[in-house]
Amino acid sequence: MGVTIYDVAKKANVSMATVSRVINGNTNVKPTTRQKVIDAINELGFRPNAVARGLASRKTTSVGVIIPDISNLFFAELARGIEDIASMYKYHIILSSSDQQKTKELDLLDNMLEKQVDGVIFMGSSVTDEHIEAFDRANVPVILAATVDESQSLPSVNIDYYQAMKEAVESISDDTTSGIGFVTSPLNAKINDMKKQGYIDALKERSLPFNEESIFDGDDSYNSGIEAANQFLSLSQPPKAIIASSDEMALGVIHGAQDNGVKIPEELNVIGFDNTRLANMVRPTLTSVLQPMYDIGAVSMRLLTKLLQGEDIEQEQITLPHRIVERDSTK
Amino acid sequence: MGVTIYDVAKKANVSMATVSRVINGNTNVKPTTRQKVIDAINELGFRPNAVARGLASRKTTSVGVIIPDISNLFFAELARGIEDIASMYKYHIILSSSDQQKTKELDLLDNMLEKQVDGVIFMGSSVTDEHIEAFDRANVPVILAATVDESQSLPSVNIDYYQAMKEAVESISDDTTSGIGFVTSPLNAKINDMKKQGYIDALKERSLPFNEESIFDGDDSYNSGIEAANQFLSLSQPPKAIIASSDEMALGVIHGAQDNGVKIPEELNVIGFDNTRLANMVRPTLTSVLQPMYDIGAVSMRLLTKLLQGEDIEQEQITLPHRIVERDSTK
DNA sequence: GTGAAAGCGCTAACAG
DNA sequence: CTGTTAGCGCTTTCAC
Repeated sequence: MGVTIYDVAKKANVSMATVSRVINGNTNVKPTTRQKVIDAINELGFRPNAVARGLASRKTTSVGVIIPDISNLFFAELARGIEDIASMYKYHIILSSSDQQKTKELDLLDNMLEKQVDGVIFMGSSVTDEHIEAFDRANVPVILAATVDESQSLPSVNIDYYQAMKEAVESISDDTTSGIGFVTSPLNAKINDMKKQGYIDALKERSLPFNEESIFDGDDSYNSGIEAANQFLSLSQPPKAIIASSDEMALGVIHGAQDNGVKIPEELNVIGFDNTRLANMVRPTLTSVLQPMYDIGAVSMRLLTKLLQGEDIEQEQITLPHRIVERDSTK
Repeated sequence: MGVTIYDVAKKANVSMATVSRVINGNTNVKPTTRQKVIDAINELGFRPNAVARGLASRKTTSVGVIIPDISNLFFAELARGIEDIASMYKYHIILSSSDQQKTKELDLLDNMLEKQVDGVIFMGSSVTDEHIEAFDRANVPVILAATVDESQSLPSVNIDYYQAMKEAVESISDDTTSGIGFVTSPLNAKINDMKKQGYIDALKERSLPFNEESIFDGDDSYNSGIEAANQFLSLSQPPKAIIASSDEMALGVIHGAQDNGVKIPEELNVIGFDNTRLANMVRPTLTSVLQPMYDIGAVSMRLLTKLLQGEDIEQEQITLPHRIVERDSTK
C-alpha cells in the first residue's frame, strides 16, 4: 500500500498518537481535531494495517476454526453460526478442514497459533490427551463445538446426545415383539458412542431385543443408509424401526427400504438425526432429532467472545436443548 | 507465549539473523550452526510469530474468501476446493459470508485488506463497477469464482452457463407441442440470466413455445420448487418438462409434481442444476447439469497461487467443462 | 557463513 | 486533550 498512520498525522498536523486514537475510537480527542484527522484519512485513502496493529497490541481479532469438513451440511451450518456471531463482534474466522485426522488437527492448531489467533473453536471426533496438552500450550482459549471431551476440562457446547437418542427410541410406538435398528458411523466417534449407549439403555428399559445385528456401521453417507436398509431387511426378524445417526443416512434407509417394497411408516419407522434441511426433502418426510447446529456454532463463538473480553461466564460446559421433530416417517 | 527469535539466538549462541535464516530455510547456514539453532528451537518450544513476520515481510500467507453463504451446499463444496489447494500451498483462508449483499461484500473486502491478505477469492451475484473499483484499489489479486463479470477484466473461473443450459433444454426428448418450464432464482442473478438466455435461445431453435408463464421466479429453496410445480401444473397447457437452476429447487419440483399425482418422468421430465449430492437422494433420481463446484474452487485457488508467486498464466479467464448427468427424472 | 542495525506500521504508557 | 518514546517479533540489507 503505502499510506500509513504517519502520513495521516503529517497531513492533519497532529501526532501519530492522535491519529491512532481517532482510529480506535478513543474519546479523548477534541472534535475539531478528530474531524481534521478523519478528513486526512479520507483524502489519503488510508487503511489501517491490522498486522501492525496485531503486533503492537498482541491481539489479532481473528479466531481459528478447526472443522472436520466444511462441505458437510452439518458442519457448514455450524460454521455459519460461528461466523455470524464472529462478524457481529468484529472477529475474523480462519477456517480449516481437518477431515478428523489427528495429525492434521494438531498441525492446523499450530499454524493458527503462529498466526496469533485470539482463540480457537475446535470440532473433532475425539479429544485425546495429546489434544488437551496442545490446547493447554496454546495460551489462548479453546472451545469445543459439537465435540465432547471426557475430562470435561474444556469449555464446550453440545446437546445431550445420550438423552436425545434415548428419547428417539422411546418415541417409537409400542410393539414389544420386534426390535429397533441403529445405523451409526465412525464420524464423531465419541458422540456416536454416546448415542449408542442411549440407544442400548432405552432398548433395555423397554425390554426390546438387542444384539450385534441391531447395529449397522455406516459411514455417514446416503449409500451406507441404503446398505443398512438392505442388511436389516434381510434379517429373519427385521426391525420395525430404524434410527440413523444422521439425516443423510436416514434418507438412504428410507429409499433402500422403499426399493425393497417396504412401506414407510406403515411397515417401518425411520428416524434421522440433526434435522437438517434434508428432512423435508424426502417422501415421506423424515422424523428427526433436532440438533441446533447453527446455535451450537453461534453459542460457541459467543462463549469465546466472553472469554476473550473477560466477561463473566456462568457455565463453561453448555448443553443446548434438543427435540424430536415428528414428520411422516414414523408412527 | 514469550519465547522469541531472540531467545533462541541467545541459547544457540548465534545472532537473531541466523535464527531467522534457519527458520526460513535459507541455505547459507553452516550445518552445525543450523543444528544448534534447531536444537534451541525445540528446547525452548519456540513458535514463530506470523504476525511479526507479516509486518516485516509484507506477506501474510493468508487469502480472503468472500462467499455468499457457507451453509449452502453448493458454496460449501466450492469452499472446500479452495481450502484444499490453499493448505497445499501453505495459505490460510479467512472466510466470510456476504449473503450477496453488496455493502457487506465491499465491507468484507475492506476488512480483509486491512488484515493484509495476499489475495482474495470473490464469489457473488454480480460484479458492479463499484466492485471493480474496489478490487482495483485492493492492490492484491482478486479472483472471481463461479461469478461472472461482464467486463471480463478480472481473472475468473466458471463454466459456460449459457451453453450448459442450452444443452439441458436440448437433452429433453422431442415433443413439439408442449413447452418447457424454467425455475430460476435471484441468487447469482448474473449467472441465472445467462442460463435464462440459453434456455430461451434453445427453445427458439426448437420452435417451442415461450412466454412469461414459462418462467417461475423461485428463491433457490426446496419450497419454491414445490410452488413452481404447483404453478406450472395449474396452467391450461402444463409443460412436459421443467428445468430448475438448482438441485434443491428441482427436488421441490419433483415432490410438488408427485403430490399432484403427476408421474415422473412419464408425465413430466425434471432437470436440476449443479449435480449436488442431492441428485441421488430423490426418487426418481435427478438428472442434473454437472457443475464442478469443488474444481471451480480448487482451480481458483491454484490460479491465485500462480498470481501470487509470479508464475506464468496462460489464461486468466478459465472455463471449466460441464456435462449433463442423466438419471431417472428424465426421458 | 554470520552479525549489526534499521525498519515494517501501529499501540501504549508516560508526560505535559 | 495531545505529543514523545519505546517497543511488538521478525525480515532484510549491508558489512565483515
